[in-house]
Amino acid sequence: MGRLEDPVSAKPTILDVARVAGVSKSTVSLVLQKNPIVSEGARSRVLAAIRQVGYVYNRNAANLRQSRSNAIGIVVNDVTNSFFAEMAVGMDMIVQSAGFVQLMAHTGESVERQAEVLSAMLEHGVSGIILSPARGTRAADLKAHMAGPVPIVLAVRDLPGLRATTVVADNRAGSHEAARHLIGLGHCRIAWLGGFPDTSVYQTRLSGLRDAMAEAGLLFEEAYAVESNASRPGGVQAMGRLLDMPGHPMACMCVNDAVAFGACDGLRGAGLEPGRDFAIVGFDDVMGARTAVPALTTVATDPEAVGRRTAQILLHRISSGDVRPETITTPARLVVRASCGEPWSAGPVAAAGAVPEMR
Amino acid sequence: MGRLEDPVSAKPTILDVARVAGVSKSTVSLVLQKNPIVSEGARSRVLAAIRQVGYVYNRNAANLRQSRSNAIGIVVNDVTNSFFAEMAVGMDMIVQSAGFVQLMAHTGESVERQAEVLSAMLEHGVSGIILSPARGTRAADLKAHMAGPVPIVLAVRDLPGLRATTVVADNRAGSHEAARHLIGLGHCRIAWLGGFPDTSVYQTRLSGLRDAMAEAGLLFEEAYAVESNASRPGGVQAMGRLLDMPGHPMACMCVNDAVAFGACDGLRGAGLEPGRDFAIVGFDDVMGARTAVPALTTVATDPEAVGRRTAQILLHRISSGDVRPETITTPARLVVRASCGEPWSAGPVAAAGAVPEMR
DNA sequence: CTGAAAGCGCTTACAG
DNA sequence: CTGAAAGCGCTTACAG
Repeated sequence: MGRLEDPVSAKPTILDVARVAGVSKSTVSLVLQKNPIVSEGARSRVLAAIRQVGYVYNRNAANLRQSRSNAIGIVVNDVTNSFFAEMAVGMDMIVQSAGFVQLMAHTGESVERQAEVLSAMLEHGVSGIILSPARGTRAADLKAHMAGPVPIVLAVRDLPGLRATTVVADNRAGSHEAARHLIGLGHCRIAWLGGFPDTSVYQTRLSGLRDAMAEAGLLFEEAYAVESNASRPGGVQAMGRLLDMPGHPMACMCVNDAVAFGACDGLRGAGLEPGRDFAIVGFDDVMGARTAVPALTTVATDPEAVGRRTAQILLHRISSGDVRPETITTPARLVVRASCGEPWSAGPVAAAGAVPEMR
Repeated sequence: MGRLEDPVSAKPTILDVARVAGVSKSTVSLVLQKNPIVSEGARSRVLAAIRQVGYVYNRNAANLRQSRSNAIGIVVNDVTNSFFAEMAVGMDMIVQSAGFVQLMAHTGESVERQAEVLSAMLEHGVSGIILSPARGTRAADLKAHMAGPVPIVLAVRDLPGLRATTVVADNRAGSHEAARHLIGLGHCRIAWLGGFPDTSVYQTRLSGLRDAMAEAGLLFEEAYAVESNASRPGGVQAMGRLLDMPGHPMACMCVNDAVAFGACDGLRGAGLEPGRDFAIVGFDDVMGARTAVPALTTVATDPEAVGRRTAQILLHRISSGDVRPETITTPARLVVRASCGEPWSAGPVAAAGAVPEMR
């Protein structure tokens, strides 16, 4: 049978519309731009013609002519991670309401893929880019792009050594608040689980705990800072090592929620119920613990809020031309889902071999 | 201080590159397209000039001239849902390796937003679109777009009445397999929880259960098909109603994983442990139960695989010009995470007032 | 291999 | 309000 030569296969342009409507192509263009200068009669004829010929606006041509773009690029390290997915949704809200379209791409935590994606977006002429950097991104990887004419704002992860505008969560304040919460419940010894001291999250979050304890006249014992991979298995392992220490604390803070997950697993493996027998605090940023572990008390950064804030900042840079690097902080709030005070309570705790806390 | 007049503010074009390299702009264009016809000397001078002036390729201009596009649109109903996020990642893999760039957008389950996003993508001249429809999308909402020249493939959700190519999970087969699994564990009565009979998922999935029971010489009792909203609260409610029925089954299948979540909640509320006291099967498609309820046995459709398959099909349509609507099925496999046989076991089951099963 | 020229689909002054 | 004309940054035959 073969396909017949299709006379309509060439996409209609404003010229076709103009012909059908019986006006000039300037008029069509004016109508498309909703310019009120066009007479109502001409306008409706054009609109009818557009429908009739099945015209679809070629925004790339328009952008080329106007040498501007209505697109903003969002480069996310991992859409699969609900924190970043929700953040992207927040960005979308703002970007959309500002009349831009969002081009979203994801790097899967690959630095090479990130470079490709960034170039692609730049070649496509986006007006600005929000980048949530892939793990392992070095300042040098981004330097060239940061120097270019299109504004790039970093979200969530900061890159030491890069002069860039970055929106990060207020990790120290969140951690501090969580620690005060635990102290308020009566815990005078609190452990720290997971992560490694050479990362900025570890330092910042642990410092919140340290400071809060110091302010309350308590001592943070370094022995109870248990390092591990910042993963769920890491959390299991760290909790195991903590529980092996005689007279260990019955409260801990975890470097992130993956570790908190694992710590809960480890706790249950030892016959303890998190949030009842042992106070445990996580940070909502890796696994979306929000929905998954209802009993877990967490320091939460609202991902949508981060997204909205970041997008606002990018839009501002685009319109103002401002390029001074700046670090912006979004609030982290404590979400208490299980209280676990009375750390001296007997019962399962005692059964697990823990020494009651001293007040 | 004010910003100084920036002499380099105008983005460099191939003309600037040509000037610096001392060649014609045709040559620059040839180099950019990696055309081997250019002499090595000219090529390296051009490459150097590109770096020197900070040239970035304007792909929109190129696309306009060539009247083709290197972009593919992915419209997702909810990136926040890990199933769809992973699906998008699968799509990205294929799209990328085929040399396209992916423009991803999300509709947040809003039909109006979906219409806007689709139009935007079409205006941006994408070569094809993959659409995972927003809940409540009617065939009529998409009819106009489907008739257009750019191929659109639907993913995951099919729209009855729309002549479109759709990639869906093999719900019936998955459901059938799950039912056989429960039967193999010794259950001769199985309940059905959640959803409403006027949806195609409900019908397809329930039919898998019905058929499997019939094949095993068992009777599916309609009284144990408990309708409810396909949500977590709906699941709680449906499970509650089931448990209120005297002599109810100790196994059920749930219309989706949100309901399965709720059913677990309901079970625990009644002092029963899902996967130990009561066999429960969900479908991995709404809430990403994969990670969240480790004890839940599910019928899983690999979201990445769906994404890859869908993208392949779209790419094929783009290159072949084929437009015949077609329904493609991707396999669903049973993921057993908790076995719960011996449905006549006493203990907590009896305590909850359930009558032991008869074999 | 290079240069001059036309054209992709739009917008934008500028006369009428 | 409309038409003719130039130009956005590229590609593409087509002579040289």
